Amino acid sequence: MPWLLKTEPSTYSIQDLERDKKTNWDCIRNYQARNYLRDDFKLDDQILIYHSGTEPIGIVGLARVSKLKQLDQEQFNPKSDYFDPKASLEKPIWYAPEIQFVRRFKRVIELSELRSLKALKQSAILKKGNRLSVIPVSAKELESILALI
DNA sequence: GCCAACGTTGGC
DNA sequence: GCCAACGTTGGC
Repeated sequence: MPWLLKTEPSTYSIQDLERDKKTNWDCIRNYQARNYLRDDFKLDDQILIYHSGTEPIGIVGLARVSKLKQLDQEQFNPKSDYFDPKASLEKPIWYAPEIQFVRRFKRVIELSELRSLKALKQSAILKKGNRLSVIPVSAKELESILALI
């Protein structure tokens, strides 16, 4: 299943991913998002990278899932903002699958443009108040988005 | 900076 | 288990 991952570019951007080639998508601290990352991410799933809290807001590139069920190491680091005292190596809580850079779009597909797509009318991506940073995307939705570039 | 829409926490 | 208070996300 394709996915959309939100990120604030000041924290980690598509440019960072292009430089790193691959990264563990860590520091996600929401149980629903965690369940997607842990249980539903499959190898080679396509990933839309979305920049939030910036200008322009929108989809900036593509990645793919390259390693499943990686542990989020920040949960074990007492000095980290993302440390979780309830987590242990035996009973980890947070997961960070590895994703690999595929390509950066020549232009940002802006939020306003996404809103104009009929295929996205019902999409979780555009749902009001949707603060989830890991969002499932249907094949049809992905297709309609990729058709824009 | 504002504020709506959440998710989480903690007292009961 | 309920729910008010609080914190965070994210568009504007």
